[in-house]
Amino acid sequence: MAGEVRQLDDRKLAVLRAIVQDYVGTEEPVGSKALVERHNLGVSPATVRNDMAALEEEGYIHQPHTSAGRIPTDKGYRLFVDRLAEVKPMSAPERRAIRHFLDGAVDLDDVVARTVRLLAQLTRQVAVVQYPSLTRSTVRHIELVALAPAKVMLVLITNTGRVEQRMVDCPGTVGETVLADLRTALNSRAAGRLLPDVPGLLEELPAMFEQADRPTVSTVLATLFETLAEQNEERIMLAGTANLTRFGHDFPLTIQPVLEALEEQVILLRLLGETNDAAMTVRIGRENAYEGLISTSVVSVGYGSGDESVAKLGVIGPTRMDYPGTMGAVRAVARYVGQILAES
Amino acid sequence: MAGEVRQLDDRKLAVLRAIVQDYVGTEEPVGSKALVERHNLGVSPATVRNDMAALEEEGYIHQPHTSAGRIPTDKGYRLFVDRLAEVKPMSAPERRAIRHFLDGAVDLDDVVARTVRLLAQLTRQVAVVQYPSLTRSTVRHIELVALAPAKVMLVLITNTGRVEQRMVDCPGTVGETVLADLRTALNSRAAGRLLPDVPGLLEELPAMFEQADRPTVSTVLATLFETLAEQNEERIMLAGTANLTRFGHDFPLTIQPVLEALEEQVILLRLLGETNDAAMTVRIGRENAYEGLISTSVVSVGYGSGDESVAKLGVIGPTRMDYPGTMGAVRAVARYVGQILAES
DNA sequence: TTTGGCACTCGCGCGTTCAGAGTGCCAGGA
DNA sequence: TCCTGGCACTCTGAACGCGCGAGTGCCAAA
Repeated sequence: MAGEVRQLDDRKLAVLRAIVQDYVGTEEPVGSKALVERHNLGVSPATVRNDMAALEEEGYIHQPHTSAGRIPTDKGYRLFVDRLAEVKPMSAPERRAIRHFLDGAVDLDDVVARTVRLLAQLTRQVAVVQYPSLTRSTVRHIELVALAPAKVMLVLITNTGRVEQRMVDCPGTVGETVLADLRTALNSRAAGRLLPDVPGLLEELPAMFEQADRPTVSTVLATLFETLAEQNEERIMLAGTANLTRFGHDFPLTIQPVLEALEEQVILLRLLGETNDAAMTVRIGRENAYEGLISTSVVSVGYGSGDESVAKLGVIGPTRMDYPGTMGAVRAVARYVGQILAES
Repeated sequence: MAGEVRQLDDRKLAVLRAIVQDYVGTEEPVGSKALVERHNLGVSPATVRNDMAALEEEGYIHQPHTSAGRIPTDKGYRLFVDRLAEVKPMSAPERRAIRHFLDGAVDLDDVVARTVRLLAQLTRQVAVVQYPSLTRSTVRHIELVALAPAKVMLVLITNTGRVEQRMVDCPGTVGETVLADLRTALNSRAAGRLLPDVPGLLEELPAMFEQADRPTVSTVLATLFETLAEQNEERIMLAGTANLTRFGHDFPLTIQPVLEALEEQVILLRLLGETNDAAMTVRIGRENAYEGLISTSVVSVGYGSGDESVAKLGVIGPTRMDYPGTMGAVRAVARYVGQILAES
């Protein structure tokens, strides 16, 4: 890679940067003359043309047809993001607005809902927020509630405020004392622990109960483990699909597969799953594994209540997007959500 | 109305029915010649033309421009739905598939999620399902969990399987005995009651506790009442937005406002709110209050675990939709969801 | 290495043409 | 009175041709 890039001197990079910026703004192929007019490159159109020819040779830009301007390729955007763009920080008023908007949330659902809407509004694109995953969370409390003689409701509350509940059909009638003992035992061992660690900590629990109660205890534990293991039941919230209509003129062709992809939680989860936890990830065009998203870019990042990231959020937009602005918004929102989660 | 309709003899109604059916199928204005070919009306094109002129005169159909075929108007669809169409029942295999698909659900979230996806698939349109509302539900159980000395989690479980939880910050440390007493008192009075009735039943509860504990009791009750009153926090689930792409060729113009409307939970709730509880409601075109939906129709119906409907579900599609089929699917799905809820 | 000049290439928008579908109307027939 | 076949008319949409202009590549000179 260094070899290729070395061939591009500073001016060629400046030209590429200018092309990306102009194209993102105008949505139209940009020509040499327009370039020198709008950016003071200090050289003539002819010179720019030579540079453009070089850039095209290297595959960073592309012209739809002879006698048309140039358009950045996926590779061009990649170079732009990696070496030419700076994340654009949010302005102070924007930061205040974000903060203020998120502060009003009452529970986890609300936090996620507000976050996703905010992100969609800020970027004017499609926003995706993953619920804090169970894997990295710790147990805050486990509650058992007798609803009927042989029916118990199991409620699991995590430190991120997430609540999971399951019905348990017990093999026989469940005494209130047994339930109380079990509740105490569960909480004393599991509270504060990471969810994936919990099963290991409860292994010898049935042995501590009387023979007659063991089936009940085992059944409850089984349901609990099931709930803990259900990472696949990760939820996602979406907003801003209406922004897809600003995608381009060649409409239905582009929008349909994107809408389809957005409906598939699995695809979205996989998309976010490919995010590096700490660093912001930008996947451009065909870098996205999924077929329907080859003309989109995904900007995503992890967020969390402390140092560790417990879930991810991101934005999906056309490859022709304002990368610095989008990245700035994504980073800022992730940071503030983390703060909110840490406080609650 | 009878006056107007009387002017339309049976053949004219048959012509209207044929026009609606053909137009729904082909998406193209339908002419007199094509009509007699595809439906055996037993008369010549010229006769049909006369009838069409009459129908147009009455405002049931409309021609985009001279020398084009006819298109049904909203009024035409209305007449079709009211008098000419029969709800098309699902076939036995379809019913089995519905049943089977919904049976796999594990909790309320899952039921709703499966329902909405199923409905979107069956109708190939946008489906909307409202979570069982709190208003019509009854209390199954109220649970209080001490998370910290002065922090209590309140969990409300309804007969529809919905779980609401709230944090309560108490004025002082809360004793475990008080909590237990309160829990018992709450459940003995509220269990099985309709949610809106609960506050009235708990009025003199604080008086039954010792002076010192009353602030705590009041605080918990206040939060409970708040939770009960939060009907506005009604949730909705959506699926099938990708089907919007099949709306028409005149794309972005139509799809944008629809997507925007779909993002606004408030609008969707109001839309479903206008549904008659028992009967299926069909709102055609401009009958929908909301501006963005004037070129869509909404088919909705209530569903519930027993006789009473606890929430609503429906489908949003172009006014040019297959009404009999859509209505059949909506009715069938609503019925089966009701059954599932009653069982769990 | 940069620059101005120049010939060349296409896509786009525009006006024109043309065929086909559909209509309204009318006069004749059941 | 109602239906039908015939006929002239209207209008859209596709196809075609044409000219403009933006943009290019190349070359020779600075």
